[in-house]
Amino acid sequence: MSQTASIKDVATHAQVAVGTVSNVLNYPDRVSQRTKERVLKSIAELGFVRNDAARQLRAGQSRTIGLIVLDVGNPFFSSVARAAEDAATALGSVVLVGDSGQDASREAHYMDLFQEQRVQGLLISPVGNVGERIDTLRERGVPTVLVDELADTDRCSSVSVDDQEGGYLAAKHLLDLGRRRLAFVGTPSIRQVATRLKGAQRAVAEVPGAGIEVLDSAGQTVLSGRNVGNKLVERTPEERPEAVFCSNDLLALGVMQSLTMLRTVKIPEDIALIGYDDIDFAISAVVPLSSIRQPTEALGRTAIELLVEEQDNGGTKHRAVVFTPELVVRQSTAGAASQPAPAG
Amino acid sequence: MSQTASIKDVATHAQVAVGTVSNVLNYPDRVSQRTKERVLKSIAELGFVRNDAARQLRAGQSRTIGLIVLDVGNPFFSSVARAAEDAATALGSVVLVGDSGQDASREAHYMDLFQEQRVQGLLISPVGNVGERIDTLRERGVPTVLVDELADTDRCSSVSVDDQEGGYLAAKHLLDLGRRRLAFVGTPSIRQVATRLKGAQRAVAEVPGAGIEVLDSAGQTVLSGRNVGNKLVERTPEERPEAVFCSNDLLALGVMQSLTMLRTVKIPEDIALIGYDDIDFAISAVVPLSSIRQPTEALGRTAIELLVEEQDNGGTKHRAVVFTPELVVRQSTAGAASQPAPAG
DNA sequence: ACTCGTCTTTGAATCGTTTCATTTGTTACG
DNA sequence: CGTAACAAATGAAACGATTCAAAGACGAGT
Repeated sequence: MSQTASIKDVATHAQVAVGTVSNVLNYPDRVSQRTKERVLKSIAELGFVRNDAARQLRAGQSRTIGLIVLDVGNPFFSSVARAAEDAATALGSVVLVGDSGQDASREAHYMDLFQEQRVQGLLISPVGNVGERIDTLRERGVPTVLVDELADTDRCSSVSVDDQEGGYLAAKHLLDLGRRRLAFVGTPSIRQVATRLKGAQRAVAEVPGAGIEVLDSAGQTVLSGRNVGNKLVERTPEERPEAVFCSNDLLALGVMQSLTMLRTVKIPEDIALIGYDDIDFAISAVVPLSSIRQPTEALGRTAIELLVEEQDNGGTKHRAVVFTPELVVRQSTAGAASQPAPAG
Repeated sequence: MSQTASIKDVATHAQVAVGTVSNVLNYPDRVSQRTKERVLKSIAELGFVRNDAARQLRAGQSRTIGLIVLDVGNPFFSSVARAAEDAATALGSVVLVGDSGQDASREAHYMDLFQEQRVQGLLISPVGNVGERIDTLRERGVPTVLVDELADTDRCSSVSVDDQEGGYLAAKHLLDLGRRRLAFVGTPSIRQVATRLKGAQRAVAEVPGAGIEVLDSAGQTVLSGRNVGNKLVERTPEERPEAVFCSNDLLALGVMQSLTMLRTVKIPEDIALIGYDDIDFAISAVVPLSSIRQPTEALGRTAIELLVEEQDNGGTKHRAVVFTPELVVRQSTAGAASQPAPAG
């Protein structure tokens, strides 16, 4: 009992052939009631547990789906991941989550790993240039779905949210408040961030006299936000922007922390602040944070659906599903059209 | 090129035996330079990727460690998980994360799954009664480490934080502020929560005239907290507690949302509020939240270390590592000894 | 030329399943 | 009684890697 029993042990114990035990597990209808009972009893007595490695080896494919996200600590991704897991569980599959931490080499590491595991499919929020890699996987029958990134539909499917629209919504909202000197905080080296910035710039271009300054945060965390916030605090009031748009809520919360630390800057009166993602914590912030909401559950669920679609059509057809983000106004940009004295 | 190449294909292509290819991969020193080069070239040309299932089957064990947490969306667990992953990666292993959602059947599901995968070891924050299950795993050579739960060291190892001490610290702090009518918000059906409550009650018992009311939150999320908070708001000021201790920060943030929604209740003047876990968002709250900090990175890292220890000693010796939590005072309990009029 | 030792390479056996062509058993019908 | 039809059970082959005893190659020493 110290070692794990194999199907062969079960067969011996129940006095049947190994094939019969396998049938009991996989095609119970093919086995007579009596034999089935005897086999099940033996399984219970020996504490037999299927060896998934052997099963996979024979099947040539696993029941595993790989998911690579940029940061599991980010509620946006953990929410997407959870939705994907739930959808996968319903299909009898498991999701393996890898955290690339926005590092191309870690991303590659997880791709290697998943390929060795012969995953059914791959969901990925890419960092590096994974196009060729995806081509190889497709050729080998492993479909890929890009998550939170628009795909070239010649190559693979994708679920994403219209980032340019989100950026536009955010900036437009700030401009509608009467603010003209905006700042964008984020890391434009990340495509989503760059696209949000582009949307914001489009909104700014529509309003004469408006401008947007880009502050690279070198990271997407609360800490990075705090650093940027500290720099803003050091500026003279005239040099400070009238409104700040952060590329995600973590950054915005960090900026908020710095700005509210010294009581000199008031949100939203002096600086209006808006984030992105609308994570659960946004509403609990010092000043409840306005944000751009993304449908995370739908993203995760749809990603799995697209994967199934690809499996069904043999990876020949690809689809890009794009969701629309939504503006959520809270106190950090409330106080209708309160306009500080223009300076400069 | 459409199908994945096997080691046999590589052998044929490089005109060597399969054993040689295997040696190139696993014992490069045993192979001559010339052959090695030829084999590596074939591997590259065919795009060969090891089949992990076959490898595991032969090895009898995987390079996977299972981790079952109560809620991945909870920053406490996602932080522990990340630390565990990092430690595992350093050992060349992978961590498979399962989210039980505090549901015993989902927990059992993941245990089944992990057993089928023949994981190297199991890290688990148990919900249901998993004692026997752990015994079985141990007999089969799969070590288990309880995470955030004290283990019977006859059975397995554990990493945990002294919850009773944490509860004591929190309540003591509230009492030191002069508050006497305390409330505890949480789900005492969860052991950690019950233990924290016990610690709080111990602190209360030390102070004559002090009392603590228990409010079951039926959940550990921001939403559950908001529900409890709404009930508190409905009470007359005299009926409200003078201080609230929540069994985690998410609950506390929810309670805070409800209490601050109507401007009638002030934190900390009317109600002092303290949470548990000290998640990153605690500091960004409407009123920066006091909390009890737990060393999450140390928990995750140590869990893996204990697993390795068990593997080395063949699962014969077990150790229970207990960390000490730390009080973090912020504005939600600041305002030294401000005491509202005693009522009742 | 022969033996010994070292370094390389070989290829069959093995891991635990699933699959499937075959065999065995049972019932029904002419 | 023979046999067709069907149900149930069998067991060898295959999946793709690793392992290891054995064979082969080669040079040095006698």
